Amino acid sequence: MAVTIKDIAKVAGVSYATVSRALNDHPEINVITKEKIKEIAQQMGYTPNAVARGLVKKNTEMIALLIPDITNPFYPEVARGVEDYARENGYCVFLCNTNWDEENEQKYLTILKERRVDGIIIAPVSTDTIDYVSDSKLDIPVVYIGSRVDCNKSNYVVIDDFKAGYMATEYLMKLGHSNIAFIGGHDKSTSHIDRINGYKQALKENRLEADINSIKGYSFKKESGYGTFLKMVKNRKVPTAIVAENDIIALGIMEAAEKHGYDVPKDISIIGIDDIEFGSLPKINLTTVAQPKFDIGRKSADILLDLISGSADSKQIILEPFLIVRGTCGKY
Amino acid sequence: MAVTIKDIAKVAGVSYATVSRALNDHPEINVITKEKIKEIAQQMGYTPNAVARGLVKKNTEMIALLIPDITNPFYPEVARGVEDYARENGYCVFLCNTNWDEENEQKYLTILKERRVDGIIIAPVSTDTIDYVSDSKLDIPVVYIGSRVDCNKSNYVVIDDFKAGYMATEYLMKLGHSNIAFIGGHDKSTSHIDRINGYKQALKENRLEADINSIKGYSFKKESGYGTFLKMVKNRKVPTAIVAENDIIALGIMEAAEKHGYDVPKDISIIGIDDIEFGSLPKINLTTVAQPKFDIGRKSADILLDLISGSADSKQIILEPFLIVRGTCGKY
DNA sequence: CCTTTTTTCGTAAACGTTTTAAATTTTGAT
DNA sequence: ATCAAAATTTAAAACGTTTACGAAAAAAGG
Repeated sequence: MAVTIKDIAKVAGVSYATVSRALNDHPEINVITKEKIKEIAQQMGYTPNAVARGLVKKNTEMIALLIPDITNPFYPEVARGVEDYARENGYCVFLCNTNWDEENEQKYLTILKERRVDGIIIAPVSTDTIDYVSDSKLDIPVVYIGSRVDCNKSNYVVIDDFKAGYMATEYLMKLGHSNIAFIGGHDKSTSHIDRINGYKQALKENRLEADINSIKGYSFKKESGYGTFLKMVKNRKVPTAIVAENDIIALGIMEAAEKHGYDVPKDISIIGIDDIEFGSLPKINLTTVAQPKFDIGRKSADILLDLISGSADSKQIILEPFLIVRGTCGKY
Repeated sequence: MAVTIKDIAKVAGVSYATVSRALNDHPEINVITKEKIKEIAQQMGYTPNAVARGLVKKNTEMIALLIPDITNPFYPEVARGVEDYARENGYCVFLCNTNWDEENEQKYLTILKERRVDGIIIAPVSTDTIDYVSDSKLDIPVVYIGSRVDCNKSNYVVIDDFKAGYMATEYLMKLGHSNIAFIGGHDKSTSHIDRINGYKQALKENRLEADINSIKGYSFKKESGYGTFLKMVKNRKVPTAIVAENDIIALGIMEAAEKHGYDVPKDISIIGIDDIEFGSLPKINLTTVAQPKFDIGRKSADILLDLISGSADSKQIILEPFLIVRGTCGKY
């Protein structure tokens, strides 16, 4: 029963086309009839139908944000950045959680294609879906976040993960540490690899030896850091400092360390990467290398919209990480 | 250039209608031609156009989640709950942040109406938008979360906030406290009022006096709890226990207390409400009355979809809060 | 083999817009 | 008053589906 353009046309005594032009401020229309029509539309309580418009204009002004899990403290800020920029530009954004499952990831992609979203921002969990996208069975602009995707003409916005790993390690060395371990999570993502390489490089420049403890499988749970540290004490190979691949792992390490009588930062220094919100709580006070999460979201939406409007070719953005010194690292 | 039903029809040598029926497993079709058509569609790489379908079927299978800020640690789990249920039932969900602004809230509502979403889940910040909705200028099924909306025929899912306030206070009294204050946030929401009333009632039943310190304006920042506690020490009216309206405020109180030499829980007990994720960190270890956030999201989506399918009238769901005992409350 | 019922399929309209091309009106100058 | 040019409007097609209705074909019953 919603009032339509047809209805307005009847009341105003003009054709559909005129009404459409009036409501869209089309230049080819007499300003006085335009006002009259707008008035009538207002009175009749007209609400334009975006679905119909989408059908003829072949764009929906919808984008999607495809992430592993909004519950992971890294993503809400990213999402906020994306949504802010999208809304400012008239776009709505679908929130899509893949639950770290590549099958879900691909399922969602075909759903989004059916729905004719104009573009997608993906924090990919699987390289398979990257292939799927770049093989362009999907035919929708995509920008990746969180991990570099260096295949042909891909778009992404990431931080310089190498630098992040480097900075964390460098900071620890400046504090006097020479026995520095790295505890990581995933073993496939570029961010994982880059951070490790940054760590290695920093050590190498000071002729120190690397000690990398990666966790099998992919997990963002604290337990990962916790368990790995436990192994270290079992093997009597506890370093004086640890760079954790991310803050959640750092938290796990801290818990394990303190439970086993190690004082942080007196006995052991721990630095994370990411800067998730609860690291800033005074009781946690985690020293970390921060990612500009909000900016990552916002910038990725920016690029995506450019891509959609065709006003830009592929773009790779690498943002700068920055050190946040708090209380979990001490001098050696 | 996407392949359409028309194209398939041509190749298969049948009418549009037949193709449509085949692809939708319509009963009125020969199973063998159905298979043939599906085969062809597959081969041609057909992707149904949900926009066109939405136009004729007058539903979009899209819903929206309208919340103040996904960055607030309360909402990600809720969002996850609604998205999970929605996806399982073929719906996609728009993430809409209002940034605690009622103007944004209403703007978003008209946008969502234009887009013809089938339903909306709202965590309302303003009673004005509730009026706006119930005056049904909007003509879309709505379910509220977080605060009761007791106007005619509204749908909501909340926790029993009265009980939450009551339980928190009761627990403190059981520990021997008799000087118990309440520090709250918002002064308008039903959840705020109910929690206070629960607190009062519990005290009343034990003939104790209430001490309510509400924070002017609305804020979910820690600073609120922090500042209010500071006033207490200034006025030399520090109680032995405090129930905080929510966990974030509780955190602020804890910080202030410890900064001023009060040991938690030895000198002062603090209990929150909500159970946000970082309360569970060992270093924080906040005792709290929990809300089933995921269930709130999931259940609200459930109700909304029922509403959309017309298979149910209005529903008010009140979920049970539950006590999580950790380390911030001690015996007196 | 004819009639009736049941299956299956095709025609055409509908959903609510935008847009192209053509028709009409207005304007401005002579 | 006349005519060309500019401004405004209209008619109709298009976007890609679904669906009501009727027609044809197949199956069933006698």
